[in-house]
Amino acid sequence: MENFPDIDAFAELHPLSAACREDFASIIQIQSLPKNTMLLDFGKKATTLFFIKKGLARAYYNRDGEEITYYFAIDGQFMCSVPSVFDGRPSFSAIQLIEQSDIHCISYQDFDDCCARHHDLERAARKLFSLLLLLGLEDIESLRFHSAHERYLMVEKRHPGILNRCPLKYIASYIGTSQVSLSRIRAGIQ
Amino acid sequence: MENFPDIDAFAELHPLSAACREDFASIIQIQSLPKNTMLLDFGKKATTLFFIKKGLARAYYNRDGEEITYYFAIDGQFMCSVPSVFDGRPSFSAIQLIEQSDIHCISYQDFDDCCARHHDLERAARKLFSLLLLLGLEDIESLRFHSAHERYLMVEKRHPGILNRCPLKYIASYIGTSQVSLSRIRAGIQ
DNA sequence: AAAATAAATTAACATATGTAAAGTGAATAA
DNA sequence: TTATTCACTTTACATATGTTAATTTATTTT
Repeated sequence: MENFPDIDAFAELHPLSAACREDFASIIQIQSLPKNTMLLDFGKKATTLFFIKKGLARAYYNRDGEEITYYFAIDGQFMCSVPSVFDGRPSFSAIQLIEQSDIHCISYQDFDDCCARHHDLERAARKLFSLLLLLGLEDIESLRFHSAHERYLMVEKRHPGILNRCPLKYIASYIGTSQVSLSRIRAGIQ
Repeated sequence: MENFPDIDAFAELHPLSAACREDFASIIQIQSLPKNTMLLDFGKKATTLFFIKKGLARAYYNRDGEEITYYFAIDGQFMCSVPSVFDGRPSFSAIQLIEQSDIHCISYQDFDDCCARHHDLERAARKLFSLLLLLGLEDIESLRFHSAHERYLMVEKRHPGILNRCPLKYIASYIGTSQVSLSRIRAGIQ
């Protein structure tokens, strides 16, 4: 889920030919966007894979009028609305930049087409999705295994620097607790 | 994660050539195994993808001496230790049959090789893993979104028939609560 | 069928966590 | 700079959930 492979990282999963690299590079769009930019709104169909090259973004949804942040991408990590991109459903979540960010955007359609043209990229992509699955399951595991307190301590490891760059209320919902409980957790640490 | 594509279901994700289907069919092993059979033990490296054609299996791990069931596969669903198969790590979880089952086994190595020989299978597999990722994320979402009560009601939908075929203590840990709380939940429903 | 084991429920109690509200501090906008 | 908004913490209270233990029910085993 994180450390989204740029071309080189893709190539680490499976070697890519020069032709494939060139083709792949041509479908990447680079953008620099200000704080609070919405990369995806609720209900829209997501069509784009984002790579937060430098910056911070969150994905969140609404539960009874309350925002639940369920995913962060920081400095080099990957971000997309998986259910929407891969299943064509309207997105139940929104994606927002928490700070000014430099991002790489890839149309999923372009990516899919590129995979069809290059078996080596298809293979790297399959391995990538195995990896994303793995990381996704670690998230589940984390929710089951660990207390809110433990997860708080883990956030910084998985997203280095985030605690100083992100409102704690986002962190609170991310680790599955209330902002009040998070304050209690933090008070107990010092 | 569930409804593991047999060959036909793979083909639904992307058309497969006759040669590919034949090749794929040759790597599937069919077995009939008794209740309580361990498909995978703790600490072993998992090398096999399982498809529970008819029957019931669970994956579980140990937390402070307590068994936590985190995954079920019933009648036609897929089962494997993702972190171990895709990352080569010793498995932190074990897989056990809850009842006598007919299962299809595929060596991941064979599968990987078969993908290398057939771009169409590779493509279907990539789409499969996108789908598994999707379902995995729904699991996360379910843990965040829903109360133990709601998740109890959902188990039967996702795993039709399971409540009459599986000890409730497994269900309790699966939905992230204690057996006592599950009893209270059930008592409150009638 | 009887005995033994395992599973499920119930009760009693302690505790963690959520909610609501008030207060403090920091950041942003006018 | 001042005013306004937002972020964070703290308190008080209610409640849901876990733990332990006792009891009932179901399932295996001999």
